[in-house]
Amino acid sequence: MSDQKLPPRSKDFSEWYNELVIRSELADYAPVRGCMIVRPYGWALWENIQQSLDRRFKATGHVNAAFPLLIPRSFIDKERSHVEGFSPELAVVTHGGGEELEEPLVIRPTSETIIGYAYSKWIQSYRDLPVLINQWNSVMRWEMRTKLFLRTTEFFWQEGHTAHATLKEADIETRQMLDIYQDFAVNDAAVPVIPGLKSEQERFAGADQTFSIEAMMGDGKALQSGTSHNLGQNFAKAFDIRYLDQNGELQYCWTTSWGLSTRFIGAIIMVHGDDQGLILPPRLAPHQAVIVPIFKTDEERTKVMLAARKIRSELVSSDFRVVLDEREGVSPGFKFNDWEMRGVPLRIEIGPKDIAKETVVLARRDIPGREGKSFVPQAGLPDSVRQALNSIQGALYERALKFREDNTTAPENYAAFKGAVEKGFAYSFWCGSAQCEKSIKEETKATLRCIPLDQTGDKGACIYCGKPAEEKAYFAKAY
RNA sequence: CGGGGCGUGGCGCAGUCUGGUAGCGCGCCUGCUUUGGGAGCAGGAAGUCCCCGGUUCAAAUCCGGGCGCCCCGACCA
Repeated sequence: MSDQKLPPRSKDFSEWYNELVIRSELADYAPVRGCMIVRPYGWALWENIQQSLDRRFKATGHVNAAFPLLIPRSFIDKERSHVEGFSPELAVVTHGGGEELEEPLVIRPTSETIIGYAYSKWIQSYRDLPVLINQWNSVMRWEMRTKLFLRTTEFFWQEGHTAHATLKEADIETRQMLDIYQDFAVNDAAVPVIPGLKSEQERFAGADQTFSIEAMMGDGKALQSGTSHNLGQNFAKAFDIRYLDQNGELQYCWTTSWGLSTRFIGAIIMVHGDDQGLILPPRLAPHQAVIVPIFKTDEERTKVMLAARKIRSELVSSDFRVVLDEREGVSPGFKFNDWEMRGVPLRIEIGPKDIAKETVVLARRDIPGREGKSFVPQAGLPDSVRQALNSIQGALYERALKFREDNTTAPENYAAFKGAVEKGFAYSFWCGSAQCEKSIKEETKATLRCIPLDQTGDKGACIYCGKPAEEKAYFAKAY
């Protein structure tokens, strides 16, 4: 903690982000380059994200399991584009027990290969399908440039891996999981996202199709916030995942994989945060409300603390995540600022004046200053808190959506396109050529984020080459 | 891996040019006064000056060589 202000978000977004992550105690730097220590406050947020997603996975028939951290090097080599995609970023274990290993082991950069190995053993008949397994773990990719949560060498995530009898089923699964990510992002994280298909360039190494949800950060840049891959039969062929169908014929399975990582915490920070610090969506916030007691004399203190504790237990019984700030020696004003920096969505102030009137002050994190404050009776507080939190949850989403809309344009021509991607998203016709995509990237630094699923069916001219185009895509600078 | 910046109590920095008692702010500890928007005063603890070597009576400071971190670019969830 420090009594200095954060660097203003508007002035230096990157610096604001770095300092905020440290100061809010979400995470800290580790002794190994690119790795991060997730501190209890950050982990609590991650746990809420986990529960939120896990509930949805279970509701759609998935089960959790754990696969090993170490993978034989040769496994990675079995799928051609997978090798090409991951080789440069592998961490390799060459020694164990004081001796050089016969075959080097890689620390998993993702688990398609080892899961392919297992599935080939487990699946024999169409009766064994589908297999719907998820695992919560961490993986390691040797990144050149890292940033806490957004891109770390080791990151935490979930990776779902499924196997199906038909392409159709795999396709349904891939899209279903994308929907689940969108539902989570919108309804729990209050982060508006664009679901869409990745271009060939941006596709996962080893996938036939990659879908993603793309979100706009507070500086107008895009963040890929969750991905779902249709792996076709690529891994089934590489690892011999086959089943005997109803006609007694041997068939390769169709597999999928999908993941969402601690990167999403970065999205929450960058979508909702302001100059004061974090603003956490009520559904995911470790503390949904903080009670700050205010008093001068010992007599006041006794009364206020009694009331504050009563309020706390009432709210806890109503299933709110609430914390009472009993710290001594720091002023209420300090506590206000401290909890605002840490993004607690609702503050409940209670002092002698409130005791006399049997009220409390509710202060909304999303509306700074006096305007965000209201006096409410202590009686029926759980209902007032519920209402306030719901309202904040909704307001955060609306604000983020408006920001995205205000910073998304459909440029008329390439000159306007160049300007558009400096500020936010450009939504333009694209002819489908990888060459146009590459040229755009070279000239503007913007990449094709996704081809949204809800195409209007209109036709137009490619923003780059002017040739006939049937699809519109989002382009933006990205994290 | 290229370009830029930086390594000095926990954090942020000054001191380096021009070698000579290691300093400031914040935080931390103790006490008193405070407490409705980042409290005040007094006292106190805390530093291999990134590492190794060299020059010198003397190095945070000069010289040589390493290492690490941050920012900007090429690769990526």
